[in-house]
Amino acid sequence: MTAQMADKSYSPAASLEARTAWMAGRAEPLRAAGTVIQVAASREVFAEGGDTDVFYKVVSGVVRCCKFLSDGRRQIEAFHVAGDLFGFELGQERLLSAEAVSDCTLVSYRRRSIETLAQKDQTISHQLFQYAMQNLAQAQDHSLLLGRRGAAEKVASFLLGWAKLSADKRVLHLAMTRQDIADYLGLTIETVSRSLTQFERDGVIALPYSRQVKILNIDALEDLAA
Amino acid sequence: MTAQMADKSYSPAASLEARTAWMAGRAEPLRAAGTVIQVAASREVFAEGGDTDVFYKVVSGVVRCCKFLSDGRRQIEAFHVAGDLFGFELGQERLLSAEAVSDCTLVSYRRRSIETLAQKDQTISHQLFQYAMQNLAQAQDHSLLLGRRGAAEKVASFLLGWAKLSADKRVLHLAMTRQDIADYLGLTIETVSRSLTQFERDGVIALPYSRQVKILNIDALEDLAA
DNA sequence: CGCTTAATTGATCAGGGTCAATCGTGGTGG
DNA sequence: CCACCACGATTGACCCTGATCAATTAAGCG
Repeated sequence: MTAQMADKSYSPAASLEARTAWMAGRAEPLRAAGTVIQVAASREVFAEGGDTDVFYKVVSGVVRCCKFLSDGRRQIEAFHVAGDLFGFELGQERLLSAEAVSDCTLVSYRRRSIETLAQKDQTISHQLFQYAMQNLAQAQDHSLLLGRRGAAEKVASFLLGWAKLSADKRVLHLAMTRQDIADYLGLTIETVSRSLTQFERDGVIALPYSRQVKILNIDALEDLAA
Repeated sequence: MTAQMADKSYSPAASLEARTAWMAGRAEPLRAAGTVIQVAASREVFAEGGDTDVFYKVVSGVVRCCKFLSDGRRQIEAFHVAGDLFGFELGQERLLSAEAVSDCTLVSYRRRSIETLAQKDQTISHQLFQYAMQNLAQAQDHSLLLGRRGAAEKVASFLLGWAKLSADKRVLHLAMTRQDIADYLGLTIETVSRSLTQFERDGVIALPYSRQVKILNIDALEDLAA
């Protein structure tokens, strides 16, 4: 099931991370040990219940990690962008599934190998710990969003959060569909759409294309995010 | 602000953890380094924005960790019971606040000391890593609950989750108020109350006292949790 | 150019929130 | 000992946000 369009050994120089030094530096010590793979948009990287023998780092593209209820309802836990680790789990079985939102270049690492390395190299275990704690902090923020914010607040928060991950903080390119956004925010596509058009009517954003958002009034957007 | 009713050096033998071997064993290597404190019900242990120089383990009682929005809306991220670590954070400022739900006995650890110990003792860093990953998994489950489940499903899930933490899986003693449950589930007290009385009418639970829940039909409850 | 999938928009509905009254319980003091 | 009070919980009436259902428009793509 794991979509692998290419599979070759990883040369550090091949990485084209255009992120901040902090971001880019986060997983440095892992670099040498991985294998590059390509995953086409909407292909599955791994599935809930699968084996946890490998984990990944995003080189380029966007990945969504999500959970499903038995009846198909989906909750997207996080979108991962260049520099992010994902898919590391302690148990034997995966608790999340991961899919490529856009065409992605990933590096995969064998968990056993990294854990062996981590025994010796404290920087590696430290990276993984940072990874866990950052994801935890993000998941907790997300809970606040899901549990206590209204629809407009959710959408505004999402735009601001995505802006922080974007190179250009004023013109956002949404890699994901409205359905993805809805499943991330615990809403429906219709409500996401209506919130966006409302923001547009209010002059807070512009929507030249459905996947492009220009932030016209960031203060107003921050107010909307409450 | 940090409520400390007692403060003496910690004797490992004093701990009365009545939990599973796995739970009790989780934080063993930390034992020697802590200081016991007592916190009265509804007192704050630490506040959002505070210093992260100490973290805690619950010896007895229940602690809630939560976040607030500027207008006072609250989201409880987790309830912590005997054996759980809480309050460990990487940054300088706390992202969560913590309060005693019931009278609590806690052990506090200086973060710096533990981090120094962790440099040498791999089991300690391993404990902390486990702590982070478990909390992460729990937070992600919580997101699914908050984002995609209906009111009755939320309440049913909560009861089942609390049952797993309780000694007697059939007769639950709720340490927390309806408001706490509501803020944990992203609901209101009224909706929590209505769901419980509905479960009672349906013969799924009994409510002899408002803080005591007898699970009469656990299969039905599991079905309700979807 | 036509087909398919994504997104928007509108009309209606319902789940859960809000407001308000009542009940229950436990603590306090006359 | 019991009346009173305070606080938590329950219950009811009503409302509103966001979901659902449905139709239309827009955007990719072979």
